[in-house]
Amino acid sequence: MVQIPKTPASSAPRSVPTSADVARLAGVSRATVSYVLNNSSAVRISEPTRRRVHEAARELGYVPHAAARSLRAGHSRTVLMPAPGFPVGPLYSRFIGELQWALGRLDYTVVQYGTAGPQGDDAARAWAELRPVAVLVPGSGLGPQGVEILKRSGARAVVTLGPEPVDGAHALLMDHEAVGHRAGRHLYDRGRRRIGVVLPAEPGLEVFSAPRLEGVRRAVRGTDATVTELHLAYEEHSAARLAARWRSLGLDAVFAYNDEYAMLLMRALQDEGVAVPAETAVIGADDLMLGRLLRPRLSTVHLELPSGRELAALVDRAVHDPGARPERHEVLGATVVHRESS
Amino acid sequence: MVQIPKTPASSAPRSVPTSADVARLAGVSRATVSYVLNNSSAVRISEPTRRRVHEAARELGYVPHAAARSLRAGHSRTVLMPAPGFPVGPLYSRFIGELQWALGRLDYTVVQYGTAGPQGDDAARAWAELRPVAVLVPGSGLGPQGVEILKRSGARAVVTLGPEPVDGAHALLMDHEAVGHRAGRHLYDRGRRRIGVVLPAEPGLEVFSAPRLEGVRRAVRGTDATVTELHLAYEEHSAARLAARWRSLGLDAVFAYNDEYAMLLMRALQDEGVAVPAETAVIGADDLMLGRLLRPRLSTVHLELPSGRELAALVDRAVHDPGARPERHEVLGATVVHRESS
DNA sequence: TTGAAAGCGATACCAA
DNA sequence: TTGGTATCGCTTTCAA
Repeated sequence: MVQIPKTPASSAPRSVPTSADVARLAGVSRATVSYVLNNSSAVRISEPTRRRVHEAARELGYVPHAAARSLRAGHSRTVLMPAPGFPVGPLYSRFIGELQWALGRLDYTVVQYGTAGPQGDDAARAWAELRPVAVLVPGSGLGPQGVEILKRSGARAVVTLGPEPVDGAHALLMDHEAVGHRAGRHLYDRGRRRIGVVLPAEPGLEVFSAPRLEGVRRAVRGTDATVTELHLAYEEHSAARLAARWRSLGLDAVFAYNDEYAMLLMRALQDEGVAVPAETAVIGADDLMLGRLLRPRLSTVHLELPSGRELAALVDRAVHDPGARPERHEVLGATVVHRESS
Repeated sequence: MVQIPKTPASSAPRSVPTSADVARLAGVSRATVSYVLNNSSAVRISEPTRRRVHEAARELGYVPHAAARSLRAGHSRTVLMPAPGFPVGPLYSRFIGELQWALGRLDYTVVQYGTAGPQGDDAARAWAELRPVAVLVPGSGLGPQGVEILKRSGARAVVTLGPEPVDGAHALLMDHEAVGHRAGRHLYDRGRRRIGVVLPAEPGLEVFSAPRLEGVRRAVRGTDATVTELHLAYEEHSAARLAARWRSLGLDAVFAYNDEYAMLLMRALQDEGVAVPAETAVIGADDLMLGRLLRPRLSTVHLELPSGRELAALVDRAVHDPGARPERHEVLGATVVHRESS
């Protein structure tokens, strides 16, 4: 074995230092290095030795190898979640941020796994390769099979955040059907009977839009009100086209999927001379700042996501007691905020 | 060693299957399992054996252990990037998505590391523990020290995306100073002389807002125009307060940081009876859909982020040739889109 | 065509 | 107080 000389200048591509290198430089064994660097309380190491080890580690720029460590330990504290595959709003961003912070406090490392390529069970297998201690899956896309794969690979907790519970996994149920229901109910109560529901043309949003539509349907079931699906892309001319044939649709209200689509559509309607809310009532969802700034002020369905702290606590509980019966929580608070557009 | 009996029902908490288990069940050696499952072309395995191995792997629900694999291999194909610590706009979301997809095509695994706790060099050390083959760092917050730590730990490429290059790392320079400069220039050219610049009160945005402000300053340096800093939180009443004292500020133009703050402020100004653009010109940045829908239509600075494909290619190049001189690319295309508000 | 065994880096048990 | 060493799961060289 060649001893690589320590170069004073830092341009030589040295090989990655290991704990053995630290041990060599400090003149102690690898065991001692491990004890010192991990502050092992089981063993008492003399102060001079500690110093020498720390010194050597610093000098070499030693950083422990997570893979080796968790291989040896037989477990990691990695919480994996697939990265969202579509632009997320401020609500969700904040939620993720909070969650990461809260899990960080509990000494977990959160890792968002790049969403590309594998789908369904293959995705679950890819995640399982990392042997995360817990997996958080937003949206649907994970089936009972996937849950089984993850658990078999050592995941002590699998939590889904989505419209439906999945066998074997804890579920934070985000009932988007209820969002639609609230919106539909509100419009119906305001005397509207011919209700349009916007379905975004952008892919990946069906998970949310389909249940929202269904919620509106349920809200007016058994009444004389009708529900009409409206496909709308998030583009000005798509909205203009829809607005152009608006009067032929004979609608007196529209649930616009969310505030952004609502703004897009409302603008197009106004440009077309359709009076809001007189001729057509408009309601969005998400309660973005945006809506408050529009004229008329946009009515919306305010959504309350679970706090990151709560979810972090759930994860921690589940990790400690993997055998427990899967928890099921209804977490999407949906309340109508009535402003001027409806 | 206790042989765990195969249970027909799947509720028993079996231990995680390893390649040795697969080998045992298939009646072959672990080497053979590895050959088969990795489609090793160096060795030819008989068809019946292959089948038996695949069968056994499927039956046990075997998933390889990434840590063990990369430990043995001495490298991984993980590209790490810290997860953004603040709500990101659609621009950045799309960029990340593209990037993940493009790197996925090149067989890298993208992992967003949860931003909590460690800062500065400690963060770099935490990332280094995962031994990523490449690290992508948006924003500032990584210094030359951090780069050195990462490289010493085997990262073959470190790429920063931010306002300033960092020694030793490739840099995708996002020149926010230029954004401010374009905006300032535009306002000046439109005859405005008393220019306000919005600085968001929200933390974490200084990285962008400071250089944008500086850009405006530079644009009017040596002229008779003045620049006034305006602190604004992303809340209605903050905007209302600012609007209430607007006339006392004597400004005839404002660069509102971005389109969202611009919308917020413009609405407040209009509510206060300040005519836009007659009395005060307003320009935002980011060219969101939003701005097109406002009345007057919002002038903005359109930003062009690098395509994910380009960045993926840069990463791949850098990984293949770690010794190469750090590349430096100006990637933030900034062009004024003049609409009606200025 | 298949198997035995070394070794990646870190940890923790048992001795000394 | 410190060191030697087996071990985690996997890949790969060398032999058989």
